[in-house]
Amino acid sequence: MTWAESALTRLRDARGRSGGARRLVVELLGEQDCCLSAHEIHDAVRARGGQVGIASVYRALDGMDELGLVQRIDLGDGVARFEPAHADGDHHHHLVCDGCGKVEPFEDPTLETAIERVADGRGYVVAAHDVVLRGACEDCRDERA
Amino acid sequence: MTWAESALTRLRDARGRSGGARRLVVELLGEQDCCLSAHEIHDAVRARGGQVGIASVYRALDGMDELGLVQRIDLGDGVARFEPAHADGDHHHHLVCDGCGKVEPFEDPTLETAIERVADGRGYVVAAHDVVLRGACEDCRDERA
DNA sequence: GTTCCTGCAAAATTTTTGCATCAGT
DNA sequence: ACTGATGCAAAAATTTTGCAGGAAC
Repeated sequence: MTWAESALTRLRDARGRSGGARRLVVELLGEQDCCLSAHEIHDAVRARGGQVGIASVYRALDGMDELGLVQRIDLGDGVARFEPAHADGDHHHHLVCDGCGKVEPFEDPTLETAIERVADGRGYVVAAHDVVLRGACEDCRDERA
Repeated sequence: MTWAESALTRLRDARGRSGGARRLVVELLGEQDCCLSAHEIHDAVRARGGQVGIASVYRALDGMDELGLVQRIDLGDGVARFEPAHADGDHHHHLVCDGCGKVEPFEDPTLETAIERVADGRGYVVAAHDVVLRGACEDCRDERA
């Protein structure tokens, strides 16, 4: 079962009927492997012919966020981004280049372990975590003064 | 030398003259040990009698962000927060409770080491990094269904 | 005295809400 | 048919910009 299928099922269970806009948003998001802003999702859905309102995009994202189906990510530019949250614990974090704006995903088991230890030590049950590194990528750091 | 003094000096060196609004913002921020939103800073400065415009708060924060004097933090609610960045590498990250909204700072050397290794491995020069853990704190997790 | 900062107000952006209508069950 | 989802438009919230006036140098 793909993420999109499972997400639609869980949304349906939790919220009853499911219209076309929600399905289009979920399907588009399921094809992504890195984060998209609400605006980008709206544009992408409309580009493939869906007559979807921006409000429905936000409503779909809201519902999925509440159910933990998407991860909300803030890269530091004031725009919320979203990406599918995979139930098997497979998730990544982000490196953002201040020079060229490039966003790269990365995974690191050591980081995950460290985060778990911190949460345990504090008595927290962590539902989501988000790590963003900002700096200059390999290409851009040489161009600095 | 306090953070506020050093920040004012560096702002003055980089940007020339320094007016009253900037100083009030810097001084207020220097007294905090965790993050504040622009709105909270504005309110706090006005509460002590400063007739400061919200635009000046943003302008002061912008200038400090460019010089790396403050760390911009996004806790996932769409509001940018800021806190003093200490030059000696002493910085913390944040645990946010979804139940009561409490924000707790934490430090973890293992986490820092893991982040450095990721950045090195990718050829990045990381200027800033931000880790946010969201979940239920010790008090709130028992109240869940 | 010049130049840049400042405060107010208006604009731009991002996100949320209201409402009539449409579609899923 | 009933009920909630949807699209549009308007509102709300956050951040940025323009401008006249004032403060720092």
